Amino acid sequence: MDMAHERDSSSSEEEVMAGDLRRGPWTVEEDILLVNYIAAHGEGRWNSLARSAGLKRTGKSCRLRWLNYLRPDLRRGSITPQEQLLILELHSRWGNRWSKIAQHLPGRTDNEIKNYWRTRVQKHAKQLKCDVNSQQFKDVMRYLWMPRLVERIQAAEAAQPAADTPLSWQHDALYESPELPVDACWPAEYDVASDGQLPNTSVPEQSGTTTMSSSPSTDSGTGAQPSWPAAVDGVEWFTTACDASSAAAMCDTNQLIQQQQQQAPCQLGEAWTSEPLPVPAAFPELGVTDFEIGSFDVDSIWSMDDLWC
DNA sequence: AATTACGTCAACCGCAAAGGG
DNA sequence: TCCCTTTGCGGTTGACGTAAT
Repeated sequence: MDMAHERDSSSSEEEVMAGDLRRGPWTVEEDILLVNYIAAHGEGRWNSLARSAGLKRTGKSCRLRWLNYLRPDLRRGSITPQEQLLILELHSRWGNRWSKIAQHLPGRTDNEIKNYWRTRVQKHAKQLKCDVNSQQFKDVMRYLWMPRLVERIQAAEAAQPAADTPLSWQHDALYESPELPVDACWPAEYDVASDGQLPNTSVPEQSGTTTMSSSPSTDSGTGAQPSWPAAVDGVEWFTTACDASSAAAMCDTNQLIQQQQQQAPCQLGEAWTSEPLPVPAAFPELGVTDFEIGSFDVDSIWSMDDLWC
């Protein structure tokens, strides 16, 4: 791919033309065109949509922009511990089936989950000098990270009872509740005017610069909590660490955690308790036998520094 | 203050499946 | 059945921001 090259070649006007089609970062004007068109006509038939909306983009590009960035029901901010737990579990179950995994994380896109996996999880596998698909790494996840996530979730719930904010909160923020912190849910340039119209603001061209709250600092600080999907059917790690029969009928993360607590240790592994963790035999090879339950960074359960250093 | 290294994520690509004529 | 278009998916890239030196 050659985005940089294309951008460089068009730097004078920040427009990248491939034939008659634009490529590269979306401008605010394009976003507004797309949002308004979809609001009026709905989505689908992306190629004709792109033409009808007056966008010099491929249908593919429009679809991607809508699904990964403009869709009003997107959840913004960094991945919560609950979501991390689900991602780990579902990935262990389905592998790189990002879209399938995303279906169980409301408001999250496959792209986002994929990025998360690659930037966080794979990084730590690399640090451990093991393959992300290796049994060693899976053991680390199962016996160290997942239990820590559960603890974090429990601690958070104990400290602050969950407010079951509907997933439409971003939608509300965009279309109905301008008083909400915009950076927590929507790029500021899309702030809704009093007349309900999306403003035609002039902001930096590159979507990267218009990008909202992707930084960890804006994260879960919004206080919004996802409502979890009704059915996450089955829990894979039980099947590998424990008896497969105990994995049935898992419904959501909270149920998941509750079941963790209720299971007999021999079934779930003592890892799920707050007692000292039984470190699998493979861990000494990884140099993690001295693992201690330390404090995790609020925004990065995956900070291996917290674990090993 | 300048430079380098690193992390994040939006956007691209190619491929395959699905749908329709 | 074939062909073309559309849609969806997973992998990859590179711009950009920030931390480290």
